Amino acid sequence: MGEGSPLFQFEGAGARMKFTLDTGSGVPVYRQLIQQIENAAASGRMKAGDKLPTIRALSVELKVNPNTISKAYNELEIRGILTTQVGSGTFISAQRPEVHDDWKEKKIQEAVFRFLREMDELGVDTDAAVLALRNAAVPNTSQ
Amino acid sequence: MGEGSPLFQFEGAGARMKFTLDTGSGVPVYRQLIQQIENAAASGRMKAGDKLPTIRALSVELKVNPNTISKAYNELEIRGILTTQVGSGTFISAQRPEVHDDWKEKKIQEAVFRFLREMDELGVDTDAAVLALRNAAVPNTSQ
Amino acid sequence: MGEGSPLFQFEGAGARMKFTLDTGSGVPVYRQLIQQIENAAASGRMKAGDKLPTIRALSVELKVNPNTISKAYNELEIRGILTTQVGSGTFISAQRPEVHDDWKEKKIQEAVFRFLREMDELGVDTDAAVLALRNAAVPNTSQ
Amino acid sequence: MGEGSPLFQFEGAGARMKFTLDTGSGVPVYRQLIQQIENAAASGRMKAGDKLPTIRALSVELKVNPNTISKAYNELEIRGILTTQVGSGTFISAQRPEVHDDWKEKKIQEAVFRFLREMDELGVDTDAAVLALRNAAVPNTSQ
DNA sequence: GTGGTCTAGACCACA
DNA sequence: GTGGTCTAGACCACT
Repeated sequence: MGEGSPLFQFEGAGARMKFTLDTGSGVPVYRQLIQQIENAAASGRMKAGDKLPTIRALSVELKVNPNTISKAYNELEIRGILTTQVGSGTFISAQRPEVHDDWKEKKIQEAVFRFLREMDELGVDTDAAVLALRNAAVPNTSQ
Repeated sequence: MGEGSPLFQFEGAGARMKFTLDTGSGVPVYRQLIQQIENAAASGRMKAGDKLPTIRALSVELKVNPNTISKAYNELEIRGILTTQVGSGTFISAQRPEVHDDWKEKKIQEAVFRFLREMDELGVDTDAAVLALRNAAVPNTSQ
Repeated sequence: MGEGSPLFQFEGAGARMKFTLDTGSGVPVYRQLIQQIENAAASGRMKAGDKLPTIRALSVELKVNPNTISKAYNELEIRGILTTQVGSGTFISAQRPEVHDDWKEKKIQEAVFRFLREMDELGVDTDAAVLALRNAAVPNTSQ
Repeated sequence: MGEGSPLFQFEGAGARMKFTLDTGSGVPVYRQLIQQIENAAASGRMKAGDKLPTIRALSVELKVNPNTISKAYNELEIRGILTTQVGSGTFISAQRPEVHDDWKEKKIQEAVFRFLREMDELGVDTDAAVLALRNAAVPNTSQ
């Protein structure tokens, strides 16, 4: 494992949320969900009051057990990132604004560090890594 | 990821192998070891015949149970990447040469894809990501 | 072998899998399990999708630690012979069909060679070996 | 392992003793040696007073550590099968004759049973097994 | 002192 | 209740 790592990608039921599960990476599904929702909230892509997909809908789309989705939503509710309103759904909470930028910055640094380490392990220097990044990014960002 | 991710870093006992464990990422320790050894073999940093740290030595350095190291070495042996000689140690196998470059390229693509996805989730565009990369990389590459 | 070799025999929990452990032969338990599951898959007795006994059930039946069963299942998964779905069990993988017959033939040849060598060491010629085989086999084949 | 099982075969230094090591079977080398010498003694191929290869000679031929050979010889001496005469070598002991036949018979039965079980696991019936035996045996026994 | 096998037992992810 | 990860620790095979 860690080899084949099939990447499944689905559009969420909500307007803006998109989930990508990396099975076989060893990272539990519920943590991937938490991370992606946290990131969406931190980046401002999901704003306070935005509605998340229902557990049932997400469960069907991602082919994941409903309990797993539920566990992620619960955890995020405990952390104050989501709010559940029985009967109407699950929403992004009003966020303490100061948290945002530091947190986002920290997460970016972590990701950058992980990526550089991996490139280093593979013997790829920064210039080559940047080149690979730009090549891979062009088709998606079209800028 | 995103929990608190303390990053511990140690120098391996061998001449060339360096291990970095990211506890709290949810990725099992033995998988992190597998990935790093695979990468070292793919990059050519570790060559056929090179000796890996002994299980016990690594276990002490990384503060991890010997069985965990053993599990990683074992899986790599089953995959044909390592060879063990009881009583003398564990070594990089003679690799099928064709595998080398394709494998490395594949691993680079996977890492790039993961990184871009993560940046995208955080609302960071490619230019900003490249900037962050260059900034973080300066201390290592500026020479 | 030849130490005292108590032979314990148990019926597996699944419909088709039967395990026989030869303690005291010096062959590690987990390897015996691997061999028997491989043979069952090679012979077609276990087919793609068939469920194996749960780790805990086998562990109780064979009076062996669950980790030992797990180790066998795990190695077979790495080799692509088994597939595990956490929460539901362990199954025979969809096999590459080409492998089937060659593999079975190879395993038969190996077993025949080992047996002949052993008989030769004991000074038993082929005719006597065949006779012993037929005598021992009667209770099973005479119908 | 248990897959590739390379079978190395060597002629022993003595007149009659022939050793075959099956590395990768999981059976310790010293036990394979013990078994083969026991079998040779039981079958009458080696008789009381016959000389065994020196530890050093065997060690070179089988590419095995001298301590491993030594361990096998020691064990056999403890069991009364070998006798060491310092300065002149290691020899087959005078055997208690009654032991021979029962023991040989028991070992044959064990080997037959193991073989039949393995054939059964592979879905090979007795007739097919006998056929495979005869085919494999013809070139060697020429009878 | 090297790796290998096995046990016992705790805690986690998932259905 | 399913398998997965990890620890602690015993004993063995082999150099």
